[in-house]
Amino acid sequence: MPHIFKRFHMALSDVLSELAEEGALPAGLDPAKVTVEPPRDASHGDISTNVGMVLSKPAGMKPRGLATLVGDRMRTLPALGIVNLSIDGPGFLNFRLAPSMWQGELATGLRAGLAYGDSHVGQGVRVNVEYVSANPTGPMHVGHCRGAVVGDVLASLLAKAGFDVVREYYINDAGAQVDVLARSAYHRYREALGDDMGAVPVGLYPGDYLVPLGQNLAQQYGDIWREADEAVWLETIRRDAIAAMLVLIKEDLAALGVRHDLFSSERAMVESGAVEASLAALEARGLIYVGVLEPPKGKTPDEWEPRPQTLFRATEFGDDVDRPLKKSDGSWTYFANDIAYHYDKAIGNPDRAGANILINIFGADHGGYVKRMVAAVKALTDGKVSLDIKLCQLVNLLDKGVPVKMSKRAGNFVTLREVVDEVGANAVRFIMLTRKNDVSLDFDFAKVQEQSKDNPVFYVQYAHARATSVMRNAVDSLSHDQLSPEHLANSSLNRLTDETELGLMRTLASWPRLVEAAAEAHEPHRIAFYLGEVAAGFHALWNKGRDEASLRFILPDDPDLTVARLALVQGVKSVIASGLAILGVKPVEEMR
RNA sequence: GCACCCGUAGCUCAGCUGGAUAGAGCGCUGCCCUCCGAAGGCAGAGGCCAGGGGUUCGAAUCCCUUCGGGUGCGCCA
Repeated sequence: MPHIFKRFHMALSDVLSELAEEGALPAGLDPAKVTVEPPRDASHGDISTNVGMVLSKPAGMKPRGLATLVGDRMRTLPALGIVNLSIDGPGFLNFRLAPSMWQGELATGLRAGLAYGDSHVGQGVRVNVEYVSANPTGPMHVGHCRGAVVGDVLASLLAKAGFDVVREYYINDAGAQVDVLARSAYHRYREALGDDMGAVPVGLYPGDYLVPLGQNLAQQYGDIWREADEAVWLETIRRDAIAAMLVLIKEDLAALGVRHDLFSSERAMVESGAVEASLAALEARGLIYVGVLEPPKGKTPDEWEPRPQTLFRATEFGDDVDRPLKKSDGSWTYFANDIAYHYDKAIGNPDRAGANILINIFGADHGGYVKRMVAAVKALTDGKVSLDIKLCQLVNLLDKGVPVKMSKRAGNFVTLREVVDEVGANAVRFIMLTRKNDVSLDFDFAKVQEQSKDNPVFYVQYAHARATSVMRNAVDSLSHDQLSPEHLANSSLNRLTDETELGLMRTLASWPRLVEAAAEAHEPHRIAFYLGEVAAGFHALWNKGRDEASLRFILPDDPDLTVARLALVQGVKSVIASGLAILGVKPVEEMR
């Protein structure tokens, strides 16, 4: 069954067509723009709709008149449980619902368990989410952390909303940096052979993580390359080095709990001829030409000189300038390869299902790249496939409020692994979603491990632990069977009438709606914020029970009400667990 | 010079794709443990949503513009 707000929206649509058939309203009123949502201020009721304002013009009626007409008809539908309605402000139609509606929704949630909030809004829509895509030149560092979590959680969120999701990692194994990797590995290989190589030359990767690779190469190939020219060993060592780096990266991802369905290789794609194929598609649309670009104003590069280039007409699709596809040596630019890659993901590869929506998670330093890529996808798919690029801002590492010093030159940059080992994947994942992706966020080692409400991870986990604790205590007086979700769902939920209880039930009931909205907006952080709200509501109810004994969960002289209260506690526990599941965070049973 | 992101309480940030009297945490002030976990909760003070124009029934949200911060700007990926 659809969630409560959707049921109201459907009923509202039906009422509109009914009234149109009766001639009370013109035909063809579009309910799509009408919102049905909880009002910000609870004093306005339980459910609010702007139907009066949005449709007043096409209906040829005043907002309040239209709202009254629609509201009176909806009130006659018993399934909606409307006990009162009012027309407020400029024409809001506000409904007050019978408590049984919220109690019923709680029962629905209990029966669904972790599946509560699952939705079909994404049914039949294929989404490709590309995230991490760190260069395969070494282990991951903290900078990769945020994008990895945001992408992973967004993918889970979309899956919960019913989208058909592919999680993808793009291996940048075709550029100059993997040649540098190969040379760096060769240096370690010679060291492993016992040759005195001196310090790692500037320009190569100095990290110790290449030492074991050098030893493996020495062991596997012996000294066959000791005196050999680079051309002889480059390809083999590069291949082996990339494979070794991917092993490191996959270990790091696993430690963070991030997974991908697909690792696709840039090199393999290029070698398959995909670049030529995608550019042919652009060529066929007349979108490629040879021309000369203007130098950027105010910041002319030193070596700038006018030069004819092969260009893509990105300006026809909203970009600021047309973009080059070929380097001066004749090879493809990164952009050309990326065009091919996106074409591949969307419609150009018969071996893929083809995505309707492409999502990329990038660092904010790639902001300048967004317009041209969106333009390319629009051009290649004739606007049928959308590309949404989420840019993640920096994470500031702190310890007790003091910035953690990092210097890549000194080699003491912080790895992803160090952070995960220090505070745990659960805390890292949660904190990464406590900000919208496009604002920078502070990550304080001390704070994320603190056991206080300063720490949002703790605050939510504590609520879950408290709920678990109540259920544990209840076992003393009740059987496990009495505490089963089905039994709880069938309990006397109509006895849950305190305003704090009803408020918490309303919050829980908005979970399915929140999942859909967050998924459609591609905003996973909303899950974390919502869980904070649920936790706050539960903590408040808990403390109210300290002040008023009649509101305590376990009441020895009223087993009937006790079971109903436990149903609410279980509902809280279940929704928190359901939300944490999307975040990939393990709910804790007790704090230690 | 141009593009993109950000600017909301003293601080850190939400604000449900345009809704009603703009919210939360920290900090500040004052309360709540004989009681299911006080590792919590309640109440109060605190705002020209950076400034200015516009769009409409209605703007923190959309458009233009100014200011401030960040990121980027042909052969790096």
